[in-house]
Amino acid sequence: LDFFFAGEISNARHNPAMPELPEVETVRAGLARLLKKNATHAIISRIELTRGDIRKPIPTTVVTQLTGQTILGLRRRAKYILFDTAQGSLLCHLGMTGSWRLAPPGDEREHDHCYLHLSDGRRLAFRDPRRFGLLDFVAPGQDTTHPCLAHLGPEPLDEQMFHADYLLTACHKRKQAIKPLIMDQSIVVGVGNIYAQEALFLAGISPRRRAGRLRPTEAVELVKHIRHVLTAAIKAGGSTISDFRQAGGSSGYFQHQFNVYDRAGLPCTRCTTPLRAAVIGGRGTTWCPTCQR
DNA sequence: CTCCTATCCTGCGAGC
DNA sequence: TGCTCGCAGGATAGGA
Repeated sequence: LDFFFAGEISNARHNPAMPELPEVETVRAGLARLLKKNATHAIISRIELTRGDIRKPIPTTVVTQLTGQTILGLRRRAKYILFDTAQGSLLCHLGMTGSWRLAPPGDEREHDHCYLHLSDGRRLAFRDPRRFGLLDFVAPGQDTTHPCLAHLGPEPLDEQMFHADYLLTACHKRKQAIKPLIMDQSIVVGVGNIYAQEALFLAGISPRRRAGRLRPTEAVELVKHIRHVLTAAIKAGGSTISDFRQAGGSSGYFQHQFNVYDRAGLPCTRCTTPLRAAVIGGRGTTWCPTCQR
C-alpha cells in the first residue's frame, strides 16, 4: 500500500475533479457535516432550479416533493449521493465536473444549476459546467427500482458481496478487456478510469487482458488492490473535508500521487520502463508493459 | 447476450 | 500572442 503513495508525481495536467467513489464519498461526508450541526438536521426551505437541462432534465418533483423537507441523512450508493428525507430523496450524480458548495448571498456563478435554500439561511449550490451530472427525485422505497439505481453492482468495499470469487464469475468466458469490465457499474460500482488503471497496475495485470483469462490468484490481487486504492483515496480525501466550505468548487477533491494515470511515456515508478498508452474501451489508459501482464 | 462506439458538454492545453 | 482544435470523462442508447 505504501507503494501507492511512493512517487512524487504531479498529475495536474487535467482537471483533477474526476469524481469516482472516493471523491463522491468525500463530498457526501462534507455535505453531511454541513447539514447536521449539533445534532440538528437541515430543513430545505426552498429549491431553486436555475437551469433545468443537465444530463437529464431536472424533474419538477425535486421541487414539489422535497421543499419543506428535513434532510435526515446523506447516503452514497455507487457514485450517487442521496439526500434523504421522509418524503423521498434527492439523487445527485456529480458527473465529471459537478460540485456542491455553500453559496453566500451574491455568490452566484455560471453553471449553477440548483440552489438548495436551508431554513437557517444558508444556501447550497450545485454547479456543473460540463453538465454530465444528474439531479433526480427518488420516491420512498424506490432505492432499488429507480432507473439509475436498479442495475448497479455491489459496492467494492463490501467484502460480503465483492470478492475474488464474485469477480471470477463475472469474468467467466468474457472476451472483454478486464479494464472496462471493472469500470462496468453493473459488475462493481464506483471504479472509474483513474482507479481502474491504478488497481490494475498494483495487481500487475494488463488493462488489455481478456477478462475470461483472469486467473484466480489474479482475481484475489485485483479485488485487494481495488479496495486498497479506494480506501487510501477516501482516507486522503477525508483530510480535505475540514476545508469543504472554503474549498468551493473543488471541494472534496484531492491531489493524488498516481503510478500510471496520466503518466504516459513517463518511467514506471517500479521498473522505469516508459509507460504505454492506448485507448481501451473508449477511454485513455496507461500501463507498464513490463510490470503488467 | 456481449461488446463496441457515438453522444452529451465545457474547459483547457497543445500546436500552429 | 491569439486562435483553433482535439481531448478528457460517466452513463447510456443504439448498432454490430
